[in-house]
Amino acid sequence: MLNDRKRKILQIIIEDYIETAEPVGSRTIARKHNLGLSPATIRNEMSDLELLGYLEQPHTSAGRVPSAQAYRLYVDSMVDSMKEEPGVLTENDMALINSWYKERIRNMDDIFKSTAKILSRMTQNVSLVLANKKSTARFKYLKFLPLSDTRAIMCIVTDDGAMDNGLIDIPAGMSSAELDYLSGKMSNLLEGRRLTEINGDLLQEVYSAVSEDEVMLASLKKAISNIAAKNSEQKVFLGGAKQLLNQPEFQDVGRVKNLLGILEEEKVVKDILNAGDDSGLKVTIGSENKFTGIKDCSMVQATYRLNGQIVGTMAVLGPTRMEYRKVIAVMNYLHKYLETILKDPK
Amino acid sequence: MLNDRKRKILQIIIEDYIETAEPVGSRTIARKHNLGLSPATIRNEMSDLELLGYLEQPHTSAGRVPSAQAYRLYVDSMVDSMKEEPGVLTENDMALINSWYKERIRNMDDIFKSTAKILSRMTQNVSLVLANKKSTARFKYLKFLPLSDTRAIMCIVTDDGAMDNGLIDIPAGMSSAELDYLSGKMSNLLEGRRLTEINGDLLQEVYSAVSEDEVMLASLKKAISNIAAKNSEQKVFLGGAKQLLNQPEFQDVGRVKNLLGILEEEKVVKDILNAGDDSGLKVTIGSENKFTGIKDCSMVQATYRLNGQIVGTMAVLGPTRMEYRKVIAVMNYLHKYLETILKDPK
DNA sequence: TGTTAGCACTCTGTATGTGTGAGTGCTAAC
DNA sequence: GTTAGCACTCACACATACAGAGTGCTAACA
Repeated sequence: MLNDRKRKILQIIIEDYIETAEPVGSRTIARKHNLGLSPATIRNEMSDLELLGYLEQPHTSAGRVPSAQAYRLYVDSMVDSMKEEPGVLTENDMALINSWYKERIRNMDDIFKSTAKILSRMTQNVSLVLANKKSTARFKYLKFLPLSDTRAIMCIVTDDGAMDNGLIDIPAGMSSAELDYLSGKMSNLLEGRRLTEINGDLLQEVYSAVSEDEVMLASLKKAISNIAAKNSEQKVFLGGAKQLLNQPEFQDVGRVKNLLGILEEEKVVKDILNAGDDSGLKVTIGSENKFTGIKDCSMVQATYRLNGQIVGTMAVLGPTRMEYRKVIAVMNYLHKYLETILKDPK
Repeated sequence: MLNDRKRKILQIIIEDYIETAEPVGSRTIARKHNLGLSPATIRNEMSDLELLGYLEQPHTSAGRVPSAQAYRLYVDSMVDSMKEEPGVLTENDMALINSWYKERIRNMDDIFKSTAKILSRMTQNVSLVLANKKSTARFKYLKFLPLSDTRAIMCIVTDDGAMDNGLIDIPAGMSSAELDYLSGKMSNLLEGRRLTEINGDLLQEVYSAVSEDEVMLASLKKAISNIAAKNSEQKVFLGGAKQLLNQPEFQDVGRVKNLLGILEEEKVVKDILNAGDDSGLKVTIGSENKFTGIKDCSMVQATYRLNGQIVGTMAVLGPTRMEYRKVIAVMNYLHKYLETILKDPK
């Protein structure tokens, strides 16, 4: 519905505004870009674009600023074409990312932490990374490791090779052999269950088949529910709140406070990240955001998976005047990179 | 060296300035406080106080502002008298703190997290909490839990009842009994050692007494060094960066950026917190801080211990114009409260 | 000798006015 | 359909004026 010339002019305005954060005027466009058009003509086109809802005027005699609708068009026309190309990422950028990861990966947490840092550094915006915990893991077996006369450590091994443990009370005088017998029996009865299934009732049932000690049962229940809770917990990693302050739209302290308040509430951040559906890359612009407090921001979000299962979500949050091109390029690259790493964490 | 009247006037100026963040003038003092003195007299005293280094003038015709030296005097005379009293904490405050902790303690991390949150909420400043890991724990025994034909989980139990684990490769076809034999032998040889002592060489020595498989040895080394690293790692919890923006001294975005930059660098925060000696409550005012970037801030810091050993450090960081009285009261209270909780984490 | 009233002086913050520059919309000519 | 010209608008920068709060100094007072 937009002819080529309008489209071209709109793109110039968007990119100019993204770069300078200043309203763009017709003269500026004519001067900077060799369109073969006079400012007056451009003015007419801009007037049309404003009527169509793509441009806004802060006040009568300022240049014009892209509307959310304009960004939407801009992003949509870009995302598809960028699916397979590295986009604007330079070799240098990619090398930087690679080495960054290489240096500091010791465990999963490090991966997420590094991702948050890289994202914010490369995009000059706030980054949010949500790590899901594998709540679908299945119980494999458990083992008691004696600690003292009345205490032992319960180790639970799941089928994904992970391990959790908790402290439990045992009847005084119980021998190591007895503990092994107990754990063997219980393991048999629980094998294959999801951790989340193993609630108090099931545990009671299984336990009463092998022992009667109430104290031990109670501590078992507590330890396992703790482990289950820990396993279904999501963890949030943030990066680059500082970068925000470099953006002209956040020179206003009130706005910074607002956003910082949101970022500090872990629960809110989780809600925001969980709200994104899980279909590849998603860009939410301005008031498209459902959460009050970030309605004047844009967010680019991607979900990464391992064997079809969602492992986490990463997002970049910043002003609507965001370098979408760069952000999307970085996200695409990280997305691929992460799914490779996660598949084989060496 | 200061007579009572000077001392009194200085205190009034400090507290007034802490409350209003505005330079305090002689008239204001005379009006607000019934000292029985005219502004002129107060002016004379203030002039003296300035000469003595306790007051500063932003410019000729402004009121006066306390110097770092003044805060020093103020804090010193306060800390001692507050050791045993609840200070300015209301019953309400204390009840709030208690319930806050009660609600969300599941593990150690939660304790630290809550502490950071409470500190920042109650003091309206940034809070930093450093959690030490027990690096002095001694090895008790280890155990291998088979996972697959070629992999097992190594569990290490230490004398403080904690447990760590890591994934290791085992020779294909090794039986469970063989693994038990191996772990029993190694446990005997390593018992009583500090985790940090168990380096590659020692491990090689111990291991070669029981087996020859190189692959397993390599993965053992790696797993144990990972565990040792994790155990000596310190963890940082922050809270209330948002609160800073409520302080008039942080209306300047540049200053916020500066501080935020520091807080985002985990390493720097660790350095700052580790620098504090371990003697109870410590207040560092302005340029007393050795770290560039917080030289215009004050910090109140306390170290908490369990059985004589340092478990962590908590601190409140804010402008030199800080509500020392309140901050110190909160810290004192939390300090006592935490040491109780830590002793018996129920 | 310590305290105070009076006064001139200084400096900041706010309000007000003016000029400049960038931008627009409209009209008329090409 | 495009463009030159022109009047108009508005934000911003700058200067000037002014009120308010505070100071230091001096001289008078108890």
